[in-house]
Order: sequence, then C-alpha cells, then structure tokens
Amino acid sequence: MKELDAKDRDILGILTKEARIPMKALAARIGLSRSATTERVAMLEKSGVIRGYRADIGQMDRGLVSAFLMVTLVSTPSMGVLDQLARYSEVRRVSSVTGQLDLIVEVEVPSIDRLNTLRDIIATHQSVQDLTTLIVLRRDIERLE
Amino acid sequence: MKELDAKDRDILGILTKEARIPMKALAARIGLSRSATTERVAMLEKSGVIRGYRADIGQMDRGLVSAFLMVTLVSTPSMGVLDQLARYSEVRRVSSVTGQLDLIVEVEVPSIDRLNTLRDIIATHQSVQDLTTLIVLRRDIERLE
DNA sequence: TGAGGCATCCGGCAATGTGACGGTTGCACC
DNA sequence: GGTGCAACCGTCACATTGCCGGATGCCTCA
Repeated sequence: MKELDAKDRDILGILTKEARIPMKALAARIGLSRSATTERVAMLEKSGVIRGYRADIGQMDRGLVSAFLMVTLVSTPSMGVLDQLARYSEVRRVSSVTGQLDLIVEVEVPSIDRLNTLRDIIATHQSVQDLTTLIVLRRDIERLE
Repeated sequence: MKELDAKDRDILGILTKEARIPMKALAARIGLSRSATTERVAMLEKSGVIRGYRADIGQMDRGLVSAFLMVTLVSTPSMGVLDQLARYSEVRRVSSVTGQLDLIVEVEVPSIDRLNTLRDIIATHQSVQDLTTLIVLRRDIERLE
C-alpha cells in the first residue's frame, strides 16, 4: 500500500469524527471534487486503512461494567492465554505492554458477578502469574477513534 | 430519556458495525419504513445514545505509539489533573478506577519522545503521586465499539 | 363512550447525494 | 513526441434524504 498524503490524512481526520458525512460535503472540506474524494475513500477502505464505520454509543446506556485486568504472565510468550481470551466476547481489547505487566485486558461485562467469573477463569490459567482487577468507575475523558 | 425497545437495539447493533449504511437499507433490515427509522435514529442521536459516527482506522497505519499511564493521586478528588489532561489531544481516554491506582490514562503519541514529554508533564503535576508508563507493543485483540 | 392529545407509523414530493463514465491534465519513461 | 498512467474534474441517470401531511393505535378524562 502506498504512502498516505495530506489529503488522505484530512479524510481520515474527518471520517474518524463524522463517519456519516456525505461524500459531497467531505469533498468540499478537503478541497477536492466529489469523484476524486469518493475514489480516495474507496481506496482507503479497500487497502484496509479504513476498517469500517461505527456508531459511537454512550457506554452508560448499555448498563455494562468496564474493567481493566492487569495480567502478569509466568513466561512472556503467552502460551494460549490469548486464545482463551479471544473466546470471550466480553473481552474488548488485549494489549501487550512493557513494564511490570505483560497484558492489559479490557473487558465489558453486564454485571460484577460476570466480571468475577471472568476474572477467576483468567486468573487460574496456567500461564497467568498475577492478575489485578481495576473496575472503571467513570470515564473522565473518552476520545477513542 | 425513554427505554430503548428491541427495534432501537437492532438499530444500534447495525450502526455500531456499519455506520454508513443508508437509512433505507437500515429500515429494510429492521422492518420499519424509512421515515420511522430516520426518526428513531434522530431520536437516538439527540438523546445522546448515539454520540457520533467514527471511521475505524487500523492503528498501525498511523505510525503512532499507544501507551497506558497508570496514575496514583495524592488525594482522590483529582484537583485539576483532569483539566490538564483534557488539554492534550494525545490523551485518548482517562478512566477513574478502583484498586491501587486512581486513573488509567490512555495516550496515543507520534513518537516515544513525545510520550516522555507528556509523561513528565503529567508526573510533575502536584496531585500526582506516582506514574507508571506501559507502552503498547501490540494489540492482540481489539473489539472496541 | 367518545373527543382530544400524543406517539408512532407510513407514503410521497422536492431537494440533495451517489455511482458510473468519459474526458482532461500532468508527469515519467522510452 | 508518443505512450502509459495516475489523479483529477464534470455530467448524467438513479438512489437517498429531509420534510411534510395524514393514518393508526393508545391513553386519559370529562
């Protein structure tokens, strides 16, 4: 895939905030014709830079509990932990990190009970050495893209 | 705001995956007329259930570094830390959590240098007691909505 | 019970946006 | 200087949208 130029970055910048904007308006904003803009967006989609478009739903309205599970592994190559994590749809994101920890697992569960269940399942995995649960009390800032 | 019914949840389910779908197609999928569907979506937007629409960008394509900053505060009412954090556009999300930590700050910066700068700025804030930086090496799972 | 108010739905029209295409321009390469 | 190519533009026919009036069902209260 080619380098993205300034126009492409403009497009991405706008689409990450207003994904439903009409092509015509998008074109006007970046200073290209509609057809050129449509072509660029199609290219960005086809090449995988744009993976899709999502509505951004307020978390409170779903009545879910979010938590971070801070995981330390016995040995760094994760040995099936990821496979297991991937099996649970409540697992929203898993990040390998540097530092005292190895994985940060973000989960979103319907209840604290379910969180505890999930926590226990993961904590008892053979390659998990230590697991700390941090429940999100409040989102103070949220600007994910 | 009223309770969301099954149709509303259908709408949300579809829009969280395909935010750019035309209203007509959305209407056909949930089994309502286009105008009723448009009305419902408008209601969901106005009431804040739908906060916006975002293009989903593959993170690697941006050449950015993501990191978690684990913050312990001197005293729990945050005393201006949030205001300061909000000032930096690299701060993607801040979560108040239970446990040994007080805040989890997620940042996305163009370089490690910038990360260090940001880290230092936050760490020297008077109400920050402790700050640990965890750099994201890899996203193993990502299913944020 | 039946008249009014309200929420929700539908369909239709005019305005706007889209997909598809052909034509222009600028540039690199032989 | 001719050929190929990538990126752009404008236009046509068609699809989608915003906006409306009107139907339907339901609740409330005289």
